[in-house]
Amino acid sequence: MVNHHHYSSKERREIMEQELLRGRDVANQLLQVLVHRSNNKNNDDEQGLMLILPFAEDLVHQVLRSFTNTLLLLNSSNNNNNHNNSNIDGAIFPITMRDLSSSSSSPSRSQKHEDLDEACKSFHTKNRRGRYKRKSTEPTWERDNPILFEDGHAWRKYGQKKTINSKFLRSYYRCSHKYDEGCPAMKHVQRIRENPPLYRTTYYGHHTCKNTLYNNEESIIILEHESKSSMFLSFNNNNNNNKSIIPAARSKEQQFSTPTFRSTKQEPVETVIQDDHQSQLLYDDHHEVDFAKLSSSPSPSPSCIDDNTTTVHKFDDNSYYDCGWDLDYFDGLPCFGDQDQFLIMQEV
DNA sequence: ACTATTTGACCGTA
DNA sequence: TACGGTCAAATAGT
Repeated sequence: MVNHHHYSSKERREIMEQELLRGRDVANQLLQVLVHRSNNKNNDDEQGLMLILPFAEDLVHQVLRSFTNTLLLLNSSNNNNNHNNSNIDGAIFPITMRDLSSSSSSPSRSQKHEDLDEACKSFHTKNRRGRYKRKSTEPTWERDNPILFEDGHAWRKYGQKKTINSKFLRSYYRCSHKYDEGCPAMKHVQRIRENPPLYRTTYYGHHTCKNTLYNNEESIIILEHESKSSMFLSFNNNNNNNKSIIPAARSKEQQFSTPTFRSTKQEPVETVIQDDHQSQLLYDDHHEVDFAKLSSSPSPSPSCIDDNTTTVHKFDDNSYYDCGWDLDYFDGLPCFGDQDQFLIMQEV
């Protein structure tokens, strides 16, 4: 279904003209309000001011909206001119000034303004040409892991795609703090092997955001696994009386945008490392996560919880995998040696 | 009501 | 022009 709606240059011109007239109209009203205010200064009390201020504020907003809409339309017509060489679209139109009072006395004025806003909004959401920049094609780094797990950052999924050389979908994520903190980090995740499972995560750019998952007192974090047949639980070892089991595969942005876990390592490392070269040197010592297969392993038992070093995962084929590191993360990479926490996966 | 994810259209690049 | 990265409306989840 194609929802591309093109406005003709004539339509754009009309909308821009009406927007400018609305702006002039409203600015005039604001002027009246201010003049009235200054003429009656001595008689007005605080209450009078309180009545006028919200009204004046609303008028200013309307003026700004008219300017914004007009500028957007003007900008769009210039862009279109560059693309299709139309000799009409790019022109700056002289505005025919109508009588202000005729516009402001119209009974349908308010409805007309809503229509205008709607027209401008629709114009700019429907025509997306040139509205996004493509990321650089150079990945910052790439990691393969046999499980899906949280990497210590809050991510927001924004798309998924079938790729030509794989039967598995690739999922696209951006940092949850892209807009509130301007964090440029992105990643995509794609399963690259069926059994035993293997997932490739490709990272683009470094996090500049402050918010990470592992920096508060919350003791449990749930990590996800695609099969949904297992639990992936993590505990702080100083708080293991209070274990709870929560279903896997919960990866809501909001859940993890509130930090849930303390890490003593992550923040200092993050501030020290400035570029890819440095981080690569650091990771080369630590990032290999080698899941050793356990030939005959029972389900994870409470003793696993007490030894502070065990990560066990049971896959669909009833095989168990163990990873001996204490879990910590930096930019998606598990690191060794955090004594405050350990991790265990448990069958549902 | 609000936020996150899904989904298919849109669009840049090779 | 095909591929795949991104957008945003629709939908799901809380």
